Amino acid sequence: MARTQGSHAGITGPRVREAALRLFARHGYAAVPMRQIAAEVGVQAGALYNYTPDKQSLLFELMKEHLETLLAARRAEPVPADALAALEQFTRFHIRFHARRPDAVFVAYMELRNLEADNFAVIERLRRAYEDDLEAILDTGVQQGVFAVAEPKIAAMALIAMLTGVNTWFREGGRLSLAQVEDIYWDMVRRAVAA
Amino acid sequence: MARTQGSHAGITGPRVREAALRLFARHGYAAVPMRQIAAEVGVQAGALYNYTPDKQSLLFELMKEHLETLLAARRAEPVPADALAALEQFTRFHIRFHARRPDAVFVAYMELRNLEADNFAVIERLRRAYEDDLEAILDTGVQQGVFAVAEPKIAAMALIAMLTGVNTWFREGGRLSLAQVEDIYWDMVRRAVAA
DNA sequence: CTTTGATCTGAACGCGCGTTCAGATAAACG
DNA sequence: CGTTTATCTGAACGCGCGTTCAGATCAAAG
Repeated sequence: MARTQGSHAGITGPRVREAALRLFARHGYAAVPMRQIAAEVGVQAGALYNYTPDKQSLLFELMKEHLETLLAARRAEPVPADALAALEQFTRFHIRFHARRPDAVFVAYMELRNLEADNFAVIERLRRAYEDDLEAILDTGVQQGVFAVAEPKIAAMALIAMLTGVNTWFREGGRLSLAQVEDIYWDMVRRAVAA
Repeated sequence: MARTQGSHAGITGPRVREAALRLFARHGYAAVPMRQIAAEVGVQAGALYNYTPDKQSLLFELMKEHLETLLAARRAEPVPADALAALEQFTRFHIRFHARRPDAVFVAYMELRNLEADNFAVIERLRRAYEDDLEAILDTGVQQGVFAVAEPKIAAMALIAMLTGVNTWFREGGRLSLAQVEDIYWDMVRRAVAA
């Protein structure tokens, strides 16, 4: 039997989060026992509590980390002044970012109802900030006369729903490359809102 | 204390399904105990088993009923030969049908991973049949030259994702009427695929 | 080599889970 | 009115849950 105790591994923490994310995405938060996460990592259930105070915090941290990474990645890109260019950038960024993190996206959207009230408020605020980004682009485009959109807020949510829908069918290594998918969706997005 | 035993109520069955649907939508299948469903109905947990063989069947029947109702309602409407008219009809029908059944829609989309393999296959086939309906409309429109769509299958999924997204924000009695929402989305759908 | 401290095990805790069933109840029937 | 039958209660079943913790283990520090 391999050495399993006392080793200052230092990598158990990340492995716990990875296993939890994968299992939560696959089976749902409520359906995954802590013992299953532990088994995936190769430790006993008690050891998980060196890395999270409880199961709820584990879920919350995963969702928070995902959304903060999303916002940070978005802010790392320069925003073109031209609204059409900005919308194209948003579209391609959204598809690329989300297609590469299917588990995190799934968990962040499906497990909202398993968050305690305080945690939910934090996550909701982060998501809202991202939606507002797109809405601002649409507003600008309407002012510039390049977009014809009666309800920018609703259009923003409609476009995000469409773009996130990529994750329901896209698989890396399939018939279409990510670049091709970006082109197809950008074509639809542009025509849906262009003046 | 009110009479609680022996009464041939005859309405307990539907009430069980209604309570289960609402609770599954609110908290998720795995997070809802049979005892909570029973409490909502006003009976003890054991009584539920007069109406379902087990919890899994309860979920499966709810999802199956929802999708069969969806397909039946769709087939009850005449399909215009003109592809543009057919797409408009599909768009408005989809929004109307789904906006009126938020709990059933939520459960049918979110609890797929809690279905046993055989049940999942049945549900998946039903959903696929609905998607194929929209794809057929797009195919026809491309042949007629009224749509410019490179990938009808993908466009169909993109549009359905966008339309179902209405349920994430729409509330009856809000600022916009259902008819107005239909107009806004139909405008985007039309422009997204029109030649 | 000894000590320290982080890490993990293994057992235990109280609790709630889905499900079963014998017995109680009351509506329906002849 | 007596009997039948569908319905529901209340208790019980074995099991797995999230979480805790004393003690074992081993890398690193002195």
